[in-house]
Amino acid sequence: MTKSNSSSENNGLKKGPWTPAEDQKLIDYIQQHGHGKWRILPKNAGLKRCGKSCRLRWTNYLRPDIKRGKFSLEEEETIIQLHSVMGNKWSTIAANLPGRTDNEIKNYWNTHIKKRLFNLGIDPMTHTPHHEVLQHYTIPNSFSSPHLNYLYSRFGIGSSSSNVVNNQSQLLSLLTTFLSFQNRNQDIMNHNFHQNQIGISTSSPLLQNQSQCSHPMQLNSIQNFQSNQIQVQENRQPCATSNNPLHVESQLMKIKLENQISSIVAAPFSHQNNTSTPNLWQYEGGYISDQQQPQSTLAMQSFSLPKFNSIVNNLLENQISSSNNEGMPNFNQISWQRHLLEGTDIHLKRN
DNA sequence: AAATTTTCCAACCGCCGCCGC
DNA sequence: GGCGGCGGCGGTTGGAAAATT
Repeated sequence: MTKSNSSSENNGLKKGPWTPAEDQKLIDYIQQHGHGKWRILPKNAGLKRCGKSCRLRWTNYLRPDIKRGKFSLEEEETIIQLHSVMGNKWSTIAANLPGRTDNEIKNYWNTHIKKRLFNLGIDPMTHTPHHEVLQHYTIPNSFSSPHLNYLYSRFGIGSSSSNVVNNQSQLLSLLTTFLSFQNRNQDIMNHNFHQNQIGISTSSPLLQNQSQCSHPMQLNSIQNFQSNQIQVQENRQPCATSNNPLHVESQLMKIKLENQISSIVAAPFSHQNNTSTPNLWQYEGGYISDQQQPQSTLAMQSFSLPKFNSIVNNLLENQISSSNNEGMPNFNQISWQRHLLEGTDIHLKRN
């Protein structure tokens, strides 16, 4: 699990894996003296290592406050959210995950999250759906208002009596919530849900009788999702792709991308001194504090301004490429004007 | 059970920015 | 301002462990 042979040396300095004895020397020294200057530490501690190697060993492995074990769903969600804002700034992301090191997060991203997002049709770098994924999904006529109502109800926005996304804030919220939701579904991708749990299948009463948009399952689903406490029942069963709730939800996402948007409202990330133009924007609750500490990983929907704009633009482009249904607005004809009001909200409105 | 392939992650490397001289 | 030392960061490696054939 090391890069170099344990016996390899360079200028009399050892490289490769650390032995328990070396670890103990380093721990003992730092506990007694602190690390001070890493350059001189190995000599003082009686270690034949370079200072850099000592520092890495301490910060990535021996530090007493390091949390070991599997990443929780909340931690994973935080990583994805923060990565969508700041990219590969592992140390900054690590600062938001107590007990986790940048190296650990970087490894976890590269070996787990990146792959998972990609398999779910999400570009891990842009955090937006693959172009081909959007192309793949078509809108069957059967997906009409009851399903939209279900979606809106489930995510706790909009009105169940309306099948129109009221504004782009809602749209973005739906999208990011959806992506966030997808991320956690690796272990349930190939399973159906009990009908009283989240998700729907094409055999559910909801889809069989589209007029029953107020089916009780919606309430359960909303509560489960909003509390971020997805509980999969023991008696779940494997299902075909067409019955897979994620497949259905992807269809719904496509639908919502094609609904008319009249405006977007997002609040700026406000610094305590509130003096400079913020470069982070939030909407639908949640924010990143000055200490970059997520207040709520589920509710947090913060984006850098470029990212924020890129999301809006991507959405519009997708709408342009996919909006060929009758009655759908011609998004090519839509121009957008941004009213940036420092310290208040940002409004994007159709002209 | 053995061989092969894939996954995982600790550790290394090079680069960069900061700071003191 | 230039230089060198140092610490920190992100990308990458390579071998152990796990999974698959």
